[in-house]
Amino acid sequence: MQSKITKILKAIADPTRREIFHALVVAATAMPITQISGQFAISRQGITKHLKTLEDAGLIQIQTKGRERFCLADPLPLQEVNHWLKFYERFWDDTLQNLSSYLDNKA
Amino acid sequence: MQSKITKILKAIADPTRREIFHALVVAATAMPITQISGQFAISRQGITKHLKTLEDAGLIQIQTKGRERFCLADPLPLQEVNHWLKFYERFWDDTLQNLSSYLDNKA
DNA sequence: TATATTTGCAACCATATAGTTGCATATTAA
DNA sequence: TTAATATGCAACTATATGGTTGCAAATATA
Repeated sequence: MQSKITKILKAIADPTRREIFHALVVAATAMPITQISGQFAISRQGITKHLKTLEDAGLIQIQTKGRERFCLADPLPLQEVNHWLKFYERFWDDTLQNLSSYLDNKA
Repeated sequence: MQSKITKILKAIADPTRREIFHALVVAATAMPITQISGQFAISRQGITKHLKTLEDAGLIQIQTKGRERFCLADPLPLQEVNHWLKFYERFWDDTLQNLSSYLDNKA
């Protein structure tokens, strides 16, 4: 099984999925699948697959209501990516300690 | 062609590539391919492919010296991931404005 | 010079991924 | 009740991905 961080990174590595996710975030409300797929050129089933990947990564939540399935964005898991990045931040942020001082602290 | 951000995200979405990259970062020095591959269970050619992906994403630089090819980590492109994340940060950081205020500003 | 080391290239394999279409089913509306 | 809508499931396709092995070429060492 893939790790959580791997699932999240793979989910956002696809440009179409990033678009879907972003659309859901700015919509700021749950949207049924057909409505989402109406905004994209690919088929509904293609969208459904992407939604599944996003759901597995925890980036969206899906709730069934009647015949519809409402998708809601949940950006919280992106915190994990942010945390992963944190270590490397020192390399582009001059205000942070650089690598050599990290290595010094480790020794 | 894939966008820069897509290349970077795909590069770090693979756990083996994250490991290779991290090893090069903490090594803080250029390492020849054979030396890198010695630290992993997969074949040298497998490593070479991963290095190519990392190089295409700009996350490592490779320099030939004699028969050896020295790989050096370059975390700078991760800044792009950081920038992409920035927009969603408000959802996990309470000190930032929330989505509704973003939407208000947009209106 | 002969040998060992480092590497690239090419072919190959299995599986994952991104997409499609067709059809059945459940729910809602006329 | 009949028709329209929203969805899932399954099969299929093409290409990408992560890995392997064998071999040739370039460079360094004995």
